[in-house]
Amino acid sequence: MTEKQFRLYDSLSRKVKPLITAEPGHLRFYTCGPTVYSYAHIGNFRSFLSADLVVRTALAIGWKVTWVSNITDVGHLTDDDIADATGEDKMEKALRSKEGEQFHNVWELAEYYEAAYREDWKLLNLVEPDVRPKATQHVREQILAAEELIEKGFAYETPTGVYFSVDKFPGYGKLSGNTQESLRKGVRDVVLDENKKDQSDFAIWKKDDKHLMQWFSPYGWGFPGWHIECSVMARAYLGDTIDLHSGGEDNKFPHHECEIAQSESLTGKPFCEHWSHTAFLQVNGQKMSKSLGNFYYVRGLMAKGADPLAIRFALISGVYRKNLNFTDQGLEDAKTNIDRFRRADIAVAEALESGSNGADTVGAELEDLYGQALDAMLSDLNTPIAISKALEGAKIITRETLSLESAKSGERFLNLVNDLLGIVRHPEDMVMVEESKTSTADEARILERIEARKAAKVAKDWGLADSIRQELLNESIVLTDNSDGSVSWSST
RNA sequence: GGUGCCGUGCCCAAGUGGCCUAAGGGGUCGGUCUGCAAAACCGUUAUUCGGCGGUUCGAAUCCGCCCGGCACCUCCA
Repeated sequence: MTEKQFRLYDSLSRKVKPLITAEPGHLRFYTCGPTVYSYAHIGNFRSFLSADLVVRTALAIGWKVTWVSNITDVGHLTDDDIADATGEDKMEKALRSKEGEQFHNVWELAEYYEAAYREDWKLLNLVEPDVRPKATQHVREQILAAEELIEKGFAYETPTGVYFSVDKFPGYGKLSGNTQESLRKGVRDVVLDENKKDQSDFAIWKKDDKHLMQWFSPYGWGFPGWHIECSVMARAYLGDTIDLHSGGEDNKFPHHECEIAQSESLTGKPFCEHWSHTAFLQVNGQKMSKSLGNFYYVRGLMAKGADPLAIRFALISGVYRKNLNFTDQGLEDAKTNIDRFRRADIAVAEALESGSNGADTVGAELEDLYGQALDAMLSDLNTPIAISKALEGAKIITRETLSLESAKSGERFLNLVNDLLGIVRHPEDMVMVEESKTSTADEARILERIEARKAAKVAKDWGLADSIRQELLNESIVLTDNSDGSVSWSST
């Protein structure tokens, strides 16, 4: 087997280049996870989905993947806290909000939203990471890192905390382009902290004995800075130098810039060889923002009847490096496509049961299409191309009357496509065990009506047949006459 | 004010110097099938890529200006 190259845009060198792993065939990958102070919205999931697709693509070419995706369960601050820590803590703020009333404390709140996040993760059919470390489980290492950075002269203590001295790290700004010079040029209201040596210095530890989550450190009571958590966790699970690090485009600066500065100062080695950032999702042409109140959540969309796989499909239907516009129409389009895969899946299952003898008429073509889909993914995750190839394959499967041999090829194709893109079916069939809103009594009545309509059809009483169909339609029950004369129904 | 990204048919969205007289999906319209529907299948739908100039034998793709949208600029994926 020839070695496949996985080409991926690298935000650091600003070009598409092969993803190189330190250990051949083993990708060590870190993804910045959410702060669990609220439900993760579909914008969050868009960036997690990019990471998921990287993992799936790597697995598809036979790589081993060690994937770490953290959970930020320390609140940090909502506002600029440079001066005096008046910025509110996100978790504390959430606790005081209306939704927060149900929780006794921040820990409970974090636990609740973490569980919700994991549920949504599964619903959208993302691959499970190997490790999901939590910031609060690694506070000790974060304190040790702070001490070591002070010892090595990269950080210093002030009355308000421990700060990283940006001037000590010449490469600061290489990822985001926000070098010291360009930062100084930008005129912006910045709260001044006269204790800091440079206004660009960032917090590794915040002193605060009023904080709802606090730990004791050599600097007294307080809590760790946001950036140090990822530096520490990446190192703990993946080593000093990792192959790939991903996150949303907003993470690039300051978060990832600061991670690089801290980690490389700590180890003296390159922190990460390849950086990947996902562009923001827009909703109905607008930015998702609190002020516009247009946040979409997985559970909210599902409550309105959305199929989670369709949500997934809609979120990966554009290339990850460009803004994608999420609309209701887009979700409907996605649903139509997901149904195509489902039908192909069913056609294959049926043909595997009762397929006729005969040659495999689709195998070669399907194999070719899968190859093209995989190539598209290997080419900087070109999901639109990959999806179009997958759809072509599904079309071929549904079009033909499948022989047993063809069905086997179809099954192989759909399995491969599902492994690569996750849009054919859920692994555990957890999908909608259709909480049948219809009771068995209802069901008996519906079946009785269907029989009545059949009788009317035999009698060629089309008026009666149609009125029965309409009657059921009024109850949101759709009848479908199949080509073999049977009738199926579904409630919408 | 600084930095970066983007603008493709009715909608979503690939393509980033010649294989583009521009993928794929949705929708539309026409057809096959079916009592009629639905589904499925076949065909149709951009001489054109925000505007204006320029470079080139050749541009949606490169350059300039303009218009429009987005992101980051110290803790929002």
